[in-house]
Amino acid sequence: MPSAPVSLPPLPLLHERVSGWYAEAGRTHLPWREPDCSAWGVFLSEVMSQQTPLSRVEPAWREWMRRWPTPADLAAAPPGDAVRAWGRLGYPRRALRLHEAATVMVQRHGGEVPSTPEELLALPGVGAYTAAAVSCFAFGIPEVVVDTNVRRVLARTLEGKAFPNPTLNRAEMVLAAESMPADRDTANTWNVAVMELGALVCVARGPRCDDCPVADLCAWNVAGRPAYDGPPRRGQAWHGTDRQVRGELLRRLREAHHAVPLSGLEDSADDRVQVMRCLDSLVADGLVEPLSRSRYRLPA
DNA sequence: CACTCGTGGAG
DNA sequence: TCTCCAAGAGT
Repeated sequence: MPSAPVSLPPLPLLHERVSGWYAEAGRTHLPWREPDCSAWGVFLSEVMSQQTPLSRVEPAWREWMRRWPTPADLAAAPPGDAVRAWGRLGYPRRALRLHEAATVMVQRHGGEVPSTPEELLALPGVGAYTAAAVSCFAFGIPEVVVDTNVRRVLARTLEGKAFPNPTLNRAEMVLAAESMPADRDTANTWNVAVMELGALVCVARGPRCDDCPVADLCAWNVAGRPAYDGPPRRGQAWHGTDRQVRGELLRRLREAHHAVPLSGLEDSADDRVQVMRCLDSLVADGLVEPLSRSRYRLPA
């Protein structure tokens, strides 16, 4: 059970303040927030935004929507085109899963994005967050949408903690569900508004409590913003990791628009054994296609 | 549950 | 410079 403060902020007031703030300060101009944006556009934005800042997502999203305006358009393209168009958004397996998801939409959903969380969860690359977000933002279904921003805002306002624990647990989902407005439309607005508050004001480093609409209601702020004291949050190693080498290999294959000989890849890192291991893992993931034992390309 | 999987901007 | 971390998912 989360250690809730002695008195929780009155939820209706919290809802009103956060939603009011969103109407004033939210990035309502983002293309996937336009009322006429298709469900496919919303779906695409959610997958692209997994672990990638929106500022980098928007240009790629516009290009993808211009090129593949429907699931069928993407499904008809070679998966390698999706991987190349993914560019430097990071975690390129997301591009592959997006292509697979588009294929499933064509094969089993009449070329449409499914609307229920259950159907969405069955799609590759879609987890609890994305399923809830697409249901809510594209179809107006008031699911419990919990991402890193929501987790942080709730940890602070309701639990009085600087950060949530490293892993999302059941108690947190219950807390998020209980903090939602009962009314459908109000709940949908709350979902996007609280997420936006976490993205713009209640940020991880250097939260701008002076600009926060609920600073006077926030358990963490009222308590004097005590430092995080939970279990250590693991950092992300980078230099010398397989991720770095995989990234370098894929960068070369993206930029070459034809098959690349092994000689053009093997110096992607100092350790040749590591390079070959990473190349094999990219092939196993379906991100790279071996034409022979010595020529590689993005999958056709 | 703990770990892996890219990339780049901010402080 | 270096650390942190971002609309997470899959194993």
